[in-house]
Amino acid sequence: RKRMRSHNEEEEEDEEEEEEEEERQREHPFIVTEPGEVARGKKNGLDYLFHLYEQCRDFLIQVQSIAKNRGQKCPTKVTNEVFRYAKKAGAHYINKPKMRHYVHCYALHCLDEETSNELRRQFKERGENVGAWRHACYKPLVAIAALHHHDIDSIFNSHPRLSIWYVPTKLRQLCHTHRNNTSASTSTSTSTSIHHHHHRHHL
Amino acid sequence: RKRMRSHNEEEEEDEEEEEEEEERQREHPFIVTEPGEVARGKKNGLDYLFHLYEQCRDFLIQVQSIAKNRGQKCPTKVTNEVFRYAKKAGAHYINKPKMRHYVHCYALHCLDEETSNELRRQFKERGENVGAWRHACYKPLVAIAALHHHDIDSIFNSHPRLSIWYVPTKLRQLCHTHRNNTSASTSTSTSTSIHHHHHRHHL
DNA sequence: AGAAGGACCAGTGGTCCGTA
DNA sequence: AGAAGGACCAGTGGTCCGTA
Repeated sequence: RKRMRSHNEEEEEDEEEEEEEEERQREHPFIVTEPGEVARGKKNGLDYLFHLYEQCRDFLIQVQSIAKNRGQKCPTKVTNEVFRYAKKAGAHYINKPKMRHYVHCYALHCLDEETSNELRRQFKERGENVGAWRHACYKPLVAIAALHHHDIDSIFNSHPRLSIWYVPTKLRQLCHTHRNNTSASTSTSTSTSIHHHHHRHHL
Repeated sequence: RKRMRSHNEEEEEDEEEEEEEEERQREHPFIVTEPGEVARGKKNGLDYLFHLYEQCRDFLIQVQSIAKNRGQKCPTKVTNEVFRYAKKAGAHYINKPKMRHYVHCYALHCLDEETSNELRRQFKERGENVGAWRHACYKPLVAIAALHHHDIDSIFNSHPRLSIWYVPTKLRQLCHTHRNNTSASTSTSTSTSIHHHHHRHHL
């Protein structure tokens, strides 16, 4: 990556993204914020994080309408092409690794905003870092999936704002493992494990 | 590719595919046959061609159920993985270039079997080769698409047996070109090119 | 230490073109 | 000549790991 033009301090407390900047700063890291709370200092809050997902959706919609007008293949998901389009449109703060990293957090926000908000408040109060909050988002999602036959794909696909995002590998694995662990104590159970019995353990 | 073990004639008029064959013959070329007609000689008929698409569908369904049981991503289309699976399952006569080549012919068969059958009879009668028949399949498909706002994607996606196949590039282009040529003489016309004009058409 | 994101990589969709 | 299909290639989904 390009060298930074200096070390850290040429951009004192006022964070305006300079439109013509040629050596671009990394985005400020996220911190756990309550709903409606704006992060102070060189930090970004979680409302801003979720806003990025809405922006990606807008970019996807633009890419789709361009494709349709040209009679080309029309993406249904946020693809590399969409990330490229976002960058070209000036949204340099959007990138694929970041968006993929927090997809499941956004999913919880979409599917159960009450639970999501409560989790944010708890983790903020405890002073947890973003990584801990992010990790904690998996559990309520697995619980939601369990109510829908552990079918996380259909949950994503049924939600208009979520359906444009790929289901994260780890979330899918967690739902699957939970299904297998649960099925042992269920009457309809063991038929699922007779044949292809691949536990992908983790966590 | 591997050398053939001899030139052509070690497999006289009786075509049984040898299960253990190590040097595999190419499939016999297709000829234009009427519905129900079996090709004679070292040829394959069009009912057989369409049957290959049904076989691919069966392989896809198997791949899907394996993926679901393992909690993995579940393909909705006939992907490379499905072709690999088909080969592993012994269906060496199925390959991607061939299936992609004739997708639109199969599409016409699915969407308007009467028209498809009539076209086959005509081209057989005229003694046309497979390439000519294949080419002729585009036109009725474009006409069908025109009845559905030229949205060939939604036509494919609405049909249970067709939805697993990617829309061929050339068919999509033809539908798009036809839309543009047609819109000039339509009253609602030019608005389609003004801005982002999201037609979400569908059957 | 915790976190953002450039950049890599295995396997994809797409189809060309050497082969028969 | 007409046609079947191995094999290639640009751009994908996925995420690691050198960076700050």
